[in-house]
Amino acid sequence: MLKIKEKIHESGLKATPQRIAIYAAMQRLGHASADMVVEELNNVFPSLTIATIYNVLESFVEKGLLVRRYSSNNKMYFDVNTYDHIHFYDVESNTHRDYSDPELIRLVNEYLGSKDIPGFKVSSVDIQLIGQMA
Amino acid sequence: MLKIKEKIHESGLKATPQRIAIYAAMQRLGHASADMVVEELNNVFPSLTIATIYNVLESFVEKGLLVRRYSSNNKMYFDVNTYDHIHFYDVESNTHRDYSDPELIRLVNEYLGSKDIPGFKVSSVDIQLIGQMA
DNA sequence: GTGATTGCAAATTTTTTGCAAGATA
DNA sequence: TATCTTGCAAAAAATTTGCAATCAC
Repeated sequence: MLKIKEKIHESGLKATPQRIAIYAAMQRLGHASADMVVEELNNVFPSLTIATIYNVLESFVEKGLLVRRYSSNNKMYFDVNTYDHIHFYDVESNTHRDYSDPELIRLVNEYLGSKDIPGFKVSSVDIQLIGQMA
Repeated sequence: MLKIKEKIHESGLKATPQRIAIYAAMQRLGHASADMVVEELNNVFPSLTIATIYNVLESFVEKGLLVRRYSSNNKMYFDVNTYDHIHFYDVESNTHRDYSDPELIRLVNEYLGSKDIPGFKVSSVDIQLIGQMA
């Protein structure tokens, strides 16, 4: 758990027990919404309320410890993996799954690098494979 | 407006004035959330309530007249263009913009076609360029 | 000690639901 | 006419906010 404490500290946030627990939960869950984190932690850390979870997740995003994910339902999802990767998005269950394919990312970035997209300042490319768990 | 009426009818839904107005609003807006449709129509069609808008948008998605879009805030967005295309997503304003690039789509589909993704049944590929309006 | 953070409660925003009245095919 | 659809109101779901008490550095 030392690593988490350091990670949070390095980001400029105070390493409170709540933040450490939330980050650890995100590591276990990978991709999660606020209520999934509550559920994951309410046995271990029952004092943690949904409001705090939202505040902590938001501050983690601001500091780059998490990234937001894109969904088609009305919920916000967060991803503990901040490196460049592809997602599989199950529209039935609204779940996200990592799909590591550096070659595809390289392919797309190479293609886009050669293009000039007028009016846009592209900061990242998000590729989601939409479908269902087979 | 004849075309819209036909389109709705062909999908198996009754072509009510409300549905025609909502579809027309979506055509003007391109990508929109329910409240954007309300705002677009509340001068022309003030009796339309948000509940009806949600019901209509949802039934349009079921019938394939609209597709859902992916966002990182807590709102549902809809897209009137159901053909395969790429999006630019502005994370500041949560707005979507079409970016037509058939070559990139072909490139990605070709690459994925050659891959076997175990455990997934991929129905579509969603590519979003994340960034800000320049 | 001091400023940042948490927890609580309440408010806001977004989406869904139940049902009676009305409209479409 | 029979069924589908709308509009209203209320409920549910998801997120945000204000503030006093508490904690990390």
